Amino acid sequence: MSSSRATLIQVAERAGVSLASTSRALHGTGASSAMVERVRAAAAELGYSPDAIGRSLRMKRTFQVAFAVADIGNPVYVEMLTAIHEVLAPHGYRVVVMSTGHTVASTVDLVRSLGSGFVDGLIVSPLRTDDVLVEAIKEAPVPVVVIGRSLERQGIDSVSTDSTAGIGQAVAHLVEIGRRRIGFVNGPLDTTPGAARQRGFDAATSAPLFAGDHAETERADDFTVAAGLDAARRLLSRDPAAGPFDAVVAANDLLAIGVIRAAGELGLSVPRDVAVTGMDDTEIGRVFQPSLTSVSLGSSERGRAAAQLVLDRVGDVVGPAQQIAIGPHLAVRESTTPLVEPAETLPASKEKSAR
Amino acid sequence: MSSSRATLIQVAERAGVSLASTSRALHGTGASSAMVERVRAAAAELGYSPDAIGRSLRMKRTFQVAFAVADIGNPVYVEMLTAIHEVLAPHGYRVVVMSTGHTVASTVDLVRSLGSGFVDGLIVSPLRTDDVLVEAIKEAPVPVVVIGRSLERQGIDSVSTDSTAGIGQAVAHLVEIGRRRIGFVNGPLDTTPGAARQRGFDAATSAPLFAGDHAETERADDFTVAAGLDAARRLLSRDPAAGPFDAVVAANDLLAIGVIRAAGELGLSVPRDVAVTGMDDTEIGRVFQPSLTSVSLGSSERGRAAAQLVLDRVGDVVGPAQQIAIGPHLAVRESTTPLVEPAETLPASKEKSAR
DNA sequence: GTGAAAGCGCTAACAC
DNA sequence: GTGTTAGCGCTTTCAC
Repeated sequence: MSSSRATLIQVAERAGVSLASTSRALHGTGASSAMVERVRAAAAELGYSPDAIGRSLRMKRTFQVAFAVADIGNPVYVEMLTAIHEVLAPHGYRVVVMSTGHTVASTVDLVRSLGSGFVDGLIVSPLRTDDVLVEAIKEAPVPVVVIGRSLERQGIDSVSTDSTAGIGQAVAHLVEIGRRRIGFVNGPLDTTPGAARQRGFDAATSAPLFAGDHAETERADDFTVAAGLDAARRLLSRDPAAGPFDAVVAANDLLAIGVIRAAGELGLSVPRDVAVTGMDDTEIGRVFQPSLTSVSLGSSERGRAAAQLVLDRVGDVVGPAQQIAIGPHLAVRESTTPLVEPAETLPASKEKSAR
Repeated sequence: MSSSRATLIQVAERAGVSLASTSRALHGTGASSAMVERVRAAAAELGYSPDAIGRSLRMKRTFQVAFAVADIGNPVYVEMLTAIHEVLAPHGYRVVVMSTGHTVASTVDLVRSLGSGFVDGLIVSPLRTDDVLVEAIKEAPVPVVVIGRSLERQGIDSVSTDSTAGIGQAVAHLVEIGRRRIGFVNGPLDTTPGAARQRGFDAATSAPLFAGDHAETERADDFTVAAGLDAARRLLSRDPAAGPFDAVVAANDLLAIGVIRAAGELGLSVPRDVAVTGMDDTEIGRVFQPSLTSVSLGSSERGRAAAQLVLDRVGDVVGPAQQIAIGPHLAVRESTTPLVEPAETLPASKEKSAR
């Protein structure tokens, strides 16, 4: 940390030219090459670097975009953040990480704080939404892109996925491999994803294809491993009349890992006794043992799409609200797949890693 | 997204008072309560919210701090980011996420870019360091706190941990539980952590206590699960004359998970045949099966300390370079601990979750 | 306690 | 092609 920085005025003086010429020369717009030469030299000698704040004030652009979620520690949001950063950084945009808090009210506050003009746009993935939040987003002084629910009809740019259908894919896969008594470990129902996934499970298990089979739901307090463990303990010890569960659909990968741990505690083998599916297709699920069959919701893709959308909007692309849908797709792995060589007998507590 | 925002001037006009009084009233400094009342009302009517950029230009403070690492997807850095955000946000500071890139040169560029004055301080955790970078940090126009190597002697604020000693703790633990042929899966040696951890392993395995026992190193290309898997395959198939490895120390948790998967492939049971230790004590290691014995380097604590340090410095706390050391400590879990009830025989491919 | 005015660093009219 | 100047929104002397 050292001496104060040189300003454009000082560069101008040093080069013996006007302030305007200095600015132009540095931007390569309408300046003679002699001028450019001269100014560049002066700037270099002074170690000049343009002040972002002065520039922002004048241009009314901060070259910053905020990304806000409730819990930046969640692997899904980390993937989004990474993708967003990768898209935005090459365009000269910085990414500011913010927290929505866990309530709609705190998210509304966050959106309203955009009034301070510290960013040119916001990408937000709220766990809970209501009319007040929708209104606040529409009133926001900078472009806002929502990752989650489709809000196109409300006139809000959004990047969505169909997690309802995603849960359907998981159930279909389990039915296909012959599972008939399926449990569902969901997160809080008052969240957007919780509600959507419940609809997906209810729809899939009341479809004709599923007729006569058994389905039950247990709700976890949160979308975490610990909450999943607790919920799965409750679910798996229910032991319904139809017979023990032979599969569990979890509303995300963290819950699924909790489910697998609970199964282990109860002496159940995954996938033999009980098959388990997750959702989000996170790194942690891919490397887990057994590796997790999971419905990908394209976190990186959604992040990239949202970043591109916000980039268009801050670049003054006008037009009706955009809606980008990323289709869910199932990645089948060990947690639902019988071992490839069933003939081979494994010694106790030995783990087979199919690949 | 809607109409343009109100400015302080407009509030002043509306309240029928001067600009200066308006500013003072809004900050509660030296204004009569009548004035405050009046100005507040006007501000409310106009939905005024102060412009962060104008404020920054005048105050020469952005209320932003940058956090830069090579890979924001790494769980360790996510933990640091979370902790940093938690400390800084209540003080009104925003966190800007940046990338150091993978080379020292790109990190130097990043540090030099601070010249643009878009943040009041930087917290950086570089994988590689050299004299040029140290010099750039010392020349930086804003306070910089380094998480990683101790750079106190170079006059740079830093938050460090002793991963060399940490590896020593892992080796000591393995020796204590009777392991004698220990492999080490390290990451790249030209990184600061890679070098430190290698020193730790070499020191621990050449200590008198270890005399006569066997130690070998295999190097992974990166600190990731995939690289750990590759390296562990090579290591475990070496089969040294002294006999097969009965333990593997991994330089971080991700590598350790790769090691456990490799062990599984080779039909080795963890911890029975081979005990495995990780480092960083990440969530992913804690929930893995078997849960991972790991050397905690206090990621959250280091993040918090760095944030506090940068907060002091931007608050004009002067004084000699600070050096905060966070001691490593071992968390023993299933990957090195024999099952609690060795008498109980488990059926094949059944997993026991001790707790 | 209040008002007038300067100026933070920069870009973009606007004149020449 | 270059120079002069205004002004982005704010805080803070400085006079009263």
